[in-house]
Amino acid sequence: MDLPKNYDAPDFEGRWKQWWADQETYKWDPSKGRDETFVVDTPPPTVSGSLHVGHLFSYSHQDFIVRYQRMTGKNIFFPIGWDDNGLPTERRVQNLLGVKCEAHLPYDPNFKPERVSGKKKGEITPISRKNFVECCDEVIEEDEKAFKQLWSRLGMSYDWDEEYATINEHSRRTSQWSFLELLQKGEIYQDERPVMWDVDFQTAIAQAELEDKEVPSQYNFLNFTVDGEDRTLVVATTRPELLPACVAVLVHPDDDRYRDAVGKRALTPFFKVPVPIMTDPKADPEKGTGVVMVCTFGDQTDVEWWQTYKLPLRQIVGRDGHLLPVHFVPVGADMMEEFQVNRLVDGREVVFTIPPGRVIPSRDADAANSYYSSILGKYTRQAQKIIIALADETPGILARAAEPITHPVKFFEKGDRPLELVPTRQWYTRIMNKKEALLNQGRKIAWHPEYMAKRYEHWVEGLNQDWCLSRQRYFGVPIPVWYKIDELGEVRHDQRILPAFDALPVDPLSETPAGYTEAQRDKPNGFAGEGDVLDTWATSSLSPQIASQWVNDKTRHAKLFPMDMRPQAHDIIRTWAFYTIVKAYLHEGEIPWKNVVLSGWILDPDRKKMSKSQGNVVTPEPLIDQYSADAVRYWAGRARLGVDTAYDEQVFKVGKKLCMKLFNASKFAIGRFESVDPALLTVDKITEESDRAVIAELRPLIERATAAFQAFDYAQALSLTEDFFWRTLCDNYLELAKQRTYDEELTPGRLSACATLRLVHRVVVRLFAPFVPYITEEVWHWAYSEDADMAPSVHRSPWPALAEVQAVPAPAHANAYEASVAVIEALRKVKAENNLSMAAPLPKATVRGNAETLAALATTGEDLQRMLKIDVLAWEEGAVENGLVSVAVELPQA
RNA sequence: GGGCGAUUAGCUCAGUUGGUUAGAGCACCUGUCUUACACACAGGGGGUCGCAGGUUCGAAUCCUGCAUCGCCCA
Repeated sequence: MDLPKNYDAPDFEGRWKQWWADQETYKWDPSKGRDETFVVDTPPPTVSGSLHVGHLFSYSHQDFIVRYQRMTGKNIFFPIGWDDNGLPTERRVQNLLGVKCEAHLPYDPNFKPERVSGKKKGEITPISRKNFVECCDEVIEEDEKAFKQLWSRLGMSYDWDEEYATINEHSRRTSQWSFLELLQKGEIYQDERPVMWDVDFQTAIAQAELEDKEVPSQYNFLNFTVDGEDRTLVVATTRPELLPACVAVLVHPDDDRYRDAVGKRALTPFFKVPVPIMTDPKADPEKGTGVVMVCTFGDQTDVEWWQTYKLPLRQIVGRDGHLLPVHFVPVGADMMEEFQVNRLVDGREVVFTIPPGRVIPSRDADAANSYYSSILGKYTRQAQKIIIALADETPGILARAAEPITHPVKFFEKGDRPLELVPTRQWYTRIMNKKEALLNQGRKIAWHPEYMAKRYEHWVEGLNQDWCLSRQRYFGVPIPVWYKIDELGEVRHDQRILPAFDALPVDPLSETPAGYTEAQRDKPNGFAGEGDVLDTWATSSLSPQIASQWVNDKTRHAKLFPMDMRPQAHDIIRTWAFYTIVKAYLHEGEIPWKNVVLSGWILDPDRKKMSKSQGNVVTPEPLIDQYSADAVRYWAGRARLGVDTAYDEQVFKVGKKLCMKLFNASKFAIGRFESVDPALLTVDKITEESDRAVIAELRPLIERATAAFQAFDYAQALSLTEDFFWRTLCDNYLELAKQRTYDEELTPGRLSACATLRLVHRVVVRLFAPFVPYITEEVWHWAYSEDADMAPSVHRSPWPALAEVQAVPAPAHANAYEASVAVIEALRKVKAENNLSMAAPLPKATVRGNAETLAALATTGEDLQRMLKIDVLAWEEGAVENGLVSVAVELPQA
């Protein structure tokens, strides 16, 4: 066989990628039983996100484990999906196509989206929801192609027949099915209450999507007059713009400073609204002045107080983050009626209808209305500045100068403005009553590394609200519900119309519920479709059920669920891992998988997380071009699970060198034995002690690499294999056995060396196969793909087992290898120190060592002599100071 | 403020249940074209294992405290 002359990664990659596809090397066999199958729940990457080296890193990790499992004989279920559902796609479409969704617009069948060029950026075309969804569909199709291309280049051994996407029909059906089933079980409910609200995206969000940011702010010290008395309480607040929404003032029950004011009323500054002065143990005497104002709503504690004390609702922050119109009336006036009022907004007079909920009693209604006019319609942040400025110039409002502080403020993880609490009607999944059960589920799962289980536990323990499921967005899985409309035209959210399970997926905004006609939509006695979509995690959390075809094929689902392994990054334990555990528990009382495998992050060289906004991302394709897919995978393989790794391009070079070395060493090793009939190269021919000695070194390697992989510690397996390959095999054994392979006759010594080379090399190639699939497949086909006990593909050949080397006797002296290497090193050192070529002949060398060492060396002496070009090799028994041997050498005449 | 993790050679990282003189690769220096590979080979220099205590015959490893960095949660 003519072996390739040069290492040509693109050539190998192209050929073997195609061959694997043709041979269906990675196909799952549904006929095999659960016990012989290894099932993987893969992370669907966000296709509209930016690709960077971190993806190559963590996705490689899954593939190492999967390829190992496949070689142990497991039938592999390894699907791949794309997370195209949700906000990231919406944002990408908006930026890419210069469009935005406005739900009220009619569908335009002739609308053709176009990429915005540089100059046109900033021009935004409003389009209908249906048009917008079509734009999303178009964009994700392209993105998914790019991802698919990248994963297959990287050598991911996915079964592409099992590809899924979180927005496709099957996923929508699965997600809606889950929703309906949990609704029936009573685990999902709807409620109207204050929810964390992003004013830019104008949607509710869940606890898992929160991010605390330290933000500079200031305490403003405001004077609240005690009603009817000549004294004040000073309230320290960071949100003075919420003054009009103040509904109470609280102090700690043990705070003597304010004891005599409790039970009375305070008047808010500017607005002169009487509010009760009450006690609550959560009012911290150490914080600010110890007097806290309760507003609807400044934070989660306000919500609790508002509920506990049944305080009135004065919602002044609107869904878009602007202050809503309110109307102050004199205390005692009728507050249950609607008011028509004129207000100046940006210098223009506007007529507002104020609903009863935003009518507020005041001791000086005219002044209150006038003050409020100055902040009406402003963003909260602007309103805050205006109120502070007003307070500065109005005597009596401020008790003292403001105090700058920094404090944590809650943001949506993708948002730019602080969250507000806005009472809205939302759907929830009950999780607060299941903390114990969820902790217990977590304990049934093996976490790798183990300490990551703590992160899950802490998250579950810290849950403080049910899972808000509904999102006021467009590109998502619709919530499959309609509502009846009564004869007065009021939508009755308590009277739901649900689709049949078989009818899923449905879109309540374009499909008509059974028993109704489309003409009855949004009409009295008709129906209304739910316009919200589900949180993307509500769908992503079903990735096992989506892949297993839970809703369509119970037998198949039973064969795949619970799964064996969930690979993911550690930052999404609180979201993806958590929600997946929740769903599996709610539906089947099961854990979703037995093992969670957590990859670390790639950090930039300054140890910062790579992110697009930091501008420090490294794009993957050029790296594969430059170093090869195998080299990139090698880089990933060096990092242990859970450990964040600084990006270091040197490691790619090392990977490339390793592949090149494997190429060259394989060419050499195979070249030494390929002229001999493989039928002759059987284990019983391995008669030389040097050969038996190297095989004795191979045994612990097989054991340890296998044990490491069983424990998901691929990095350890790689490091052990690499070390054996480079040092033991290439640097020493190949050199030691080389000369014997050049014997002209097929001597027993040559036969023994050839059989050993074949045996050891065939093991090493397989040990490397999970990491560097291309070069190992190439090399495999030079020599082993037709072996009766192996498969055509290295990736379906059996993982090396001790049984393969069992028949080779151990060397007569256990330390034969160690002693031989000691001699090699000593003599190499002599040659190096004398600036001699390693090929330079030595007239005489005398090796000194103890009797045991010399006995071992006697068995390999001939190989040593030939390798090191020693004319006369003599032995001398005696003590050695350092190490096993010392050598005395006669140097050649110059 | 609480929790989790990290801190080992100039850089990136290993270091199995505590056990000879703490390792590798890269980088650096010196050699060597050796019938696989100069993207190679050989040799060399380089570390008070973050700091301070403690347990032990023995600590990078176990315990306590502190410092710095990162993440998660208040």
